[in-house]
Amino acid sequence: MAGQAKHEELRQALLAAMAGSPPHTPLPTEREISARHGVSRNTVRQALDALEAAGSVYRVQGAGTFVAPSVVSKSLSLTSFSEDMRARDLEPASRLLAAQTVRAGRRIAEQLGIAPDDEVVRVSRLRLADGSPMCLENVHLPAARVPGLAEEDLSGSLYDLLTERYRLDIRSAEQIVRAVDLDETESALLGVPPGSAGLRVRRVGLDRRESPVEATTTIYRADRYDIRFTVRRSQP
Amino acid sequence: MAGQAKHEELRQALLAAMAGSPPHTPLPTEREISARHGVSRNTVRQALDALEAAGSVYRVQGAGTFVAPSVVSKSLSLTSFSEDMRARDLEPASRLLAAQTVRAGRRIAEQLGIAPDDEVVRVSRLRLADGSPMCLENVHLPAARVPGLAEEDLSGSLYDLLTERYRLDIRSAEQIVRAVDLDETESALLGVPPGSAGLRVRRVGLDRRESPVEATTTIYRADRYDIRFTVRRSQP
DNA sequence: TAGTGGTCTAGACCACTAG
DNA sequence: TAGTGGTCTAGACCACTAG
Repeated sequence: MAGQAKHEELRQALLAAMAGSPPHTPLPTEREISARHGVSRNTVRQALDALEAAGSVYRVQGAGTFVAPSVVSKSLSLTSFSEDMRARDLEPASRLLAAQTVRAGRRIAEQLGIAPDDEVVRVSRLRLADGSPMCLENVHLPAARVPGLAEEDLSGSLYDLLTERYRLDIRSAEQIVRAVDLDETESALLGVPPGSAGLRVRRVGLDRRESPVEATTTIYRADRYDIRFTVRRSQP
Repeated sequence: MAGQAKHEELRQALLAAMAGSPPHTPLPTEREISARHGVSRNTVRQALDALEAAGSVYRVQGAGTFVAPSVVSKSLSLTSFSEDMRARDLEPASRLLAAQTVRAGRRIAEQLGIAPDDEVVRVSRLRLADGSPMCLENVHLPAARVPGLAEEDLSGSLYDLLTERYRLDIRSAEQIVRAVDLDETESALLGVPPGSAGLRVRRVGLDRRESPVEATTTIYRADRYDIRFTVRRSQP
């Protein structure tokens, strides 16, 4: 099991040990951690790599490894709406607007790597956070991969249903974020004045072979939602 | 030098070898690459880690490593406006609107970790792509770190100036993306109808010690700009 | 100049895939 | 069941920091 790997156990132990330390506090050296935990230095570095990627520590060659001042955010990861809302301390809920089998059309077909005349199941939902509207979500799935989906209970987590019932495991996603002017229908559903700005996220979900299995467009209320992430300079 | 490391050379060699291969083409096994290039398997894995992070390959345990179908995008990295535009095949340019030393104020002070009464240099620029407006950019820097900046030539790359003249190296940044309704001034400068939506990016630039050195707000035209990136599922 | 993280080696066994 | 990527070891030298 992945959670049992030594580097993963060590990562959790280091994170727990860091709790409460002020920013820029030095961690023990890699060689010290290695000796103290009875693992090789490579394993220590694996654990530190994960902590660095998560924004918990930073490393300076020749100087040491330090507790990062977590001002804002961590790196982005693929989350469901429910996970995302809970991370923001909001209670997620859902109102099903439509679930039907339709022709894919050009754009969706291209995103999913199927033919425009192939069928897709389209699930439209209004997503709520603490009881009031947060976003409009339109999911498209190849009908051939999800037989009978439109007849399922779609008020809960769609991702869980896809994983458990249809063995579709979405491992990563390509996202395109844009600002849009909401149309009348969208404004009304989201409970904001017509013509307000909205944040639109187009997502193509990929399985572990990087093949597209899901195409989703989500439009968020601009006044309630933002996207936070850390970027690093890559070497040129 | 970093560019001379074996894993970096190998990364480039593998990328070159992959060029033109259709998606899902298997790469040689790690052991084969190791033998063929005369490096250890760990070094091979370092090179493949980088290719995986960049979205060039994907790995399936027990099965192999494969050329990724690069449908849309790579992972986000910290880029200057000029780099960003060139990556989109657009020619960047700049019009200086203002450069002055002002009181930080509460929000900027908090972002930069200074006192609200401390001074900051504020540089406002309209950024153009292929000759027409793309975004409005407002950069704030602690005045103590950049003496004389307001008097410099600010029509070119501010990042280059900060690096070369002031030894401020911005290694990473925390960003918050939101959709906003443009006000009249913003619409006029960007050349779009009043009330249009805009994409606002608030960025705090950090040095290699994760200390904030720059606070920037950029407002992009919604019709010309989007943000693309790949997210992966993290283990729970 | 002592001590740090960065790179690298040559092994070994484990978890998983796919015929 | 053969072969793959994932994890792990016990070393070694290099690049860099900071007193």
